[in-house]
This record gives sequence, structure tokens and C-alpha cells, in this order.
Amino acid sequence: MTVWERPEPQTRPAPVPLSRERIVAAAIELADEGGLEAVSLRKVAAKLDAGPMRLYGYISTKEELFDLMVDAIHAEILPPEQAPEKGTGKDAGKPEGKGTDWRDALRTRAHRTRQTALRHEWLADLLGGRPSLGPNALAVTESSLAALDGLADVDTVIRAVETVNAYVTGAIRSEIADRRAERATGMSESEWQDAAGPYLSGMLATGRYPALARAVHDGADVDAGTAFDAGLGWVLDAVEAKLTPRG
Amino acid sequence: MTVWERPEPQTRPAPVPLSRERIVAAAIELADEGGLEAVSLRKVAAKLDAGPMRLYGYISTKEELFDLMVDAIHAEILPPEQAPEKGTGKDAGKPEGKGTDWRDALRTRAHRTRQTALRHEWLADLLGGRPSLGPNALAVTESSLAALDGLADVDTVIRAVETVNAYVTGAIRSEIADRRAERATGMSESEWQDAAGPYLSGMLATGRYPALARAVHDGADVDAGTAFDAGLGWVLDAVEAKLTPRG
DNA sequence: GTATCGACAAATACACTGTATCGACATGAG
DNA sequence: CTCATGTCGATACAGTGTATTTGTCGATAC
Repeated sequence: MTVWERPEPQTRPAPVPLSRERIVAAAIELADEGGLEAVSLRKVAAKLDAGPMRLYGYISTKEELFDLMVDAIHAEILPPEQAPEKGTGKDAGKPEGKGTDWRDALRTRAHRTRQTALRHEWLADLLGGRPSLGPNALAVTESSLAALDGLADVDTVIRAVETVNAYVTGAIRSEIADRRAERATGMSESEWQDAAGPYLSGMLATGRYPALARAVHDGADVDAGTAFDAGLGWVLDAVEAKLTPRG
Repeated sequence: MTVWERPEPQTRPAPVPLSRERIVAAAIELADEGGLEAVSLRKVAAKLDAGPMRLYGYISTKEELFDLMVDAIHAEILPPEQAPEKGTGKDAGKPEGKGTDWRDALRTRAHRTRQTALRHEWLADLLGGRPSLGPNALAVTESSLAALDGLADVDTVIRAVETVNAYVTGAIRSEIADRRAERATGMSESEWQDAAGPYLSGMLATGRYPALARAVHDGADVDAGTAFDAGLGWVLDAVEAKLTPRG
């Protein structure tokens, strides 16, 4: 009884060593080019010349992979010098500057977050979707808290950071949603005339939304970046008003 | 040639007439009890005694179903009296009241949104994920714009509404994320001692996050509702400061 | 009446997903 | 050499969104 085509003595092709980092990096690469939905365990594994099941030695579920991706990306949000390594916390207590340093800190943090989200649009789908507790995300929060430390009581500082965070994530999410919609309809047309255009025009023409119609008609088209910054400025003003005077 | 068990003369069970509304309602029901991931076209169809393909006569894709769900839920956010029907827009111009009416309007709108999201937690996954252009969502935006109409120039009004919206959606999203995480770890323990607790305690004990550690340790545990309202108040203060004085 | 046609619901099919299970191989110990 | 071990890959399964085919009914034309 002959067995044709015995599958060769099987000198395995040197199983490349895997690691969480390599897996996460591959997943991010996939997400960058095809969006979150392009990330499947099979494709990630294929990118690493491994079988799908191999990944389960490093992650326990796809959700965990997403969490790792989010935390990895948070490294891009942190200013380049301060990695979450080292630091005894001994000299990190007081803010070092006149009085608007906290504002610059929070503002640049917000803009870095936005820039990162524009580079990795899939971040919009994940940001805020679940609590970010990875080391890099914690470091980001830490630096925000540290920037306000001592300028008000603890509860006020916490409220400030959470409020700014809520604005930032909400604004980024909706900006990216708009951008995607434009890409989906526009794609070739300069203005949005294609799919949402006629529909929306029709809706506005019904007269049921007079204020909205006026806003769409009379509103200036500011670019997304300055709009984001304007709203951010308002929120920071609100924070400033709540800080203890004479901080 | 005999055929045993001919499948009965096949008096079809009176194909229940479908409709977008019935489909959306069924999908919302599924999402309410099992989250967004429990919504599959097969299950929705089964709930309506229909085959999966039947749905494609009413919706063209699952994403569209999600959009319809979001807009249907926006009806709960609108105050009960004003449906998007009727209304010539003739008498909707000026705000009718002293000067804090806009604030009440925006505030209650925000709280209604939050309450609705707490009733339908899956909303957090969808809110802001794509532009909401359904009639109900437009009506919600309309009423926000109308509340501020005339109190500042158009661009300021738009910025105000978008800023408040960003805060509201961001805050709701993270609140629901926290609530889910608590449910996942807590579930039986009163405080969070189970999964995230030890991990986070360990992280904080490293001394790498001094400000965060202090915040967690010294911060008062305010309930989510008042925290939401506090942040909202700040944002509304910021808006107020930008309105034309003597509005 | 019968025949034909069009519409539409149902069944089937496909490519793909996340993950559990299982079998086989390479390697270490005795 | 033999045997145990642990790890990797293949296979398997239940489920997904959707395209396509199949079947049946009702109405219309002769």
C-alpha cells in the first residue's frame, strides 16, 4: 500500500520567534491600511508567517489585542522624551513655570492626540470605548494630572482632566466620522454633491430645520484643525476659571 | 416512484408584513438585552419570523440598520412634544425667555442624551461613530441650534453646539465604558478588587504615576451623574462667556 | 379554462470570522 | 533507543454578512 506524496521530511521553516510587540505592530499595520475591520487574527498571523492559533500564546482574545494596540499608540501621544520608565516621582510634584504652563501642556497633549488619531484613524473607533489602563495610557493621564497638580484641589483637577478628555475624544471621533463620510461620498466630487448632499439639501428644504438650514448656509467653513482648537480653547478657559485663584 | 412524506400542500404561514420600523425595533430589542454584538441579521429576521434575506428588501446593509437604530433612539432624546413633523419655521426664530433658557435647553438635552444612553448602552458604541443625519438626529441638532439662535453670530453658535456635543458624547462614552468594566470585574465584589484592581494597584505602586496615585487615593468618589453634570456646567460656562454680551 | 409571466420569499452557497480541540512533530531525559 | 513533553499547525465548529439560485404563489393574457 503506497502513500504517494509523503509530505517531505518536514524540516520546519525555522519558526520565527513571536512576541506581543511584533503581533501588535503587525495588527497596527493592518489597521492603518485597511481600518479596524481589516484586522483579523488570521491576517495578523499570516503577516508573521504563523498559523492563527499561534497568537493565542501571546494574547488571549481579540479584544485584548485591540487594547494592546491602543496602548501602543499612546506612546505616540506622549512627548518623545518621557517614556514611562524610571522616575521615582520625587521631583515631579510641583509645576515648574509661571501660570499658563498647564494650559500649554494640556493643549499640546490634545493636539498630539488628534494628530495621532489622524495618522491612525481606527483609533477613533477604540478611543473611549473601554477604559485605557495600559502603561502608556496611564502615563498620558499622569502627565495631564501632573500639569494641573497644585493648581486646585484634587477633585477639581480630576474633573478638569476628565472634562478635557471627554471633549478631546468626542471631537476627534466626530471629526474622523465626518472625514470618512466625505471620503465615502466625495471621493471624486470637490464639494459634497453626491450622496449626502441631495438628501441633506432635501431635508433642509422642508423647512423643518430652520436654524440648521441657516447654520449650514451662513456658517463659514473653518478647517477641522482650527475648529478643534477653538473648542479646546473654550474648554480650557472653563478649566482656568475653576482653578484656585493665586495658584 | 413514490415520494414519502410530501411536505404538505404548503399553505404558507401568512408572511407577516415587514417594515423598516419593525426591523429596527427588533434590532433595538436585541441590542438592549445583548449589546450590539448580539444584533445579527439572522437573529433580527428570526425575531420577525422571516428569513435573513427578507431584510434586504428594507435595508441594504447592516451599517444602515445601525444608522436607523441610532436615529430611532434619537426620538427618545427629543422632548416628547416636538416631533420633527410640521412647523413652518416662521415662529421659531427668537428664543422666548430671559437669558438662561438656552442653558436649560442645552443642559436638559445633554441629560436626556445621557439617560437614553444609559437605557441603551449600545448607543455608546455608535454615537459619534458616523455623522447622524436622520430626521430625528437633525431635529435634536436643530433644537440645540435654535436655543442659541440670535445670542451670538452663526459661527459662534455652531462652535458652541459642536463643543457641547463633543463633551457630551465623549463623557457618555467613557462613563459607559467604565460601567461595563466594573460589571465585568466586579460582578460580585463590591469594590473593584478582582481583575483591574490588583493590576492597577501594582501599577500605581511602582511610583511611576505619582499624580495619578494621589488622585486615585485622595479623590472623592462622586457618582457618575453629578460628575457628568459638573463637567457639563463648565462647558456651558465657557459657552456663556463667548455669547455676545447683552444678547 | 390554461398558460405564461413576474414578483418575492426561502433555501442554498460562499468566503470569512474567532476560537476549541486534536494530532503530529522536534526535542529533551533516561 | 525509547519515551515523555511541550509546542505548533491543521482541522473543526458555530456563526457572520451577503450573493445567488430555487421554488412557489398570484395575477394576467389568451
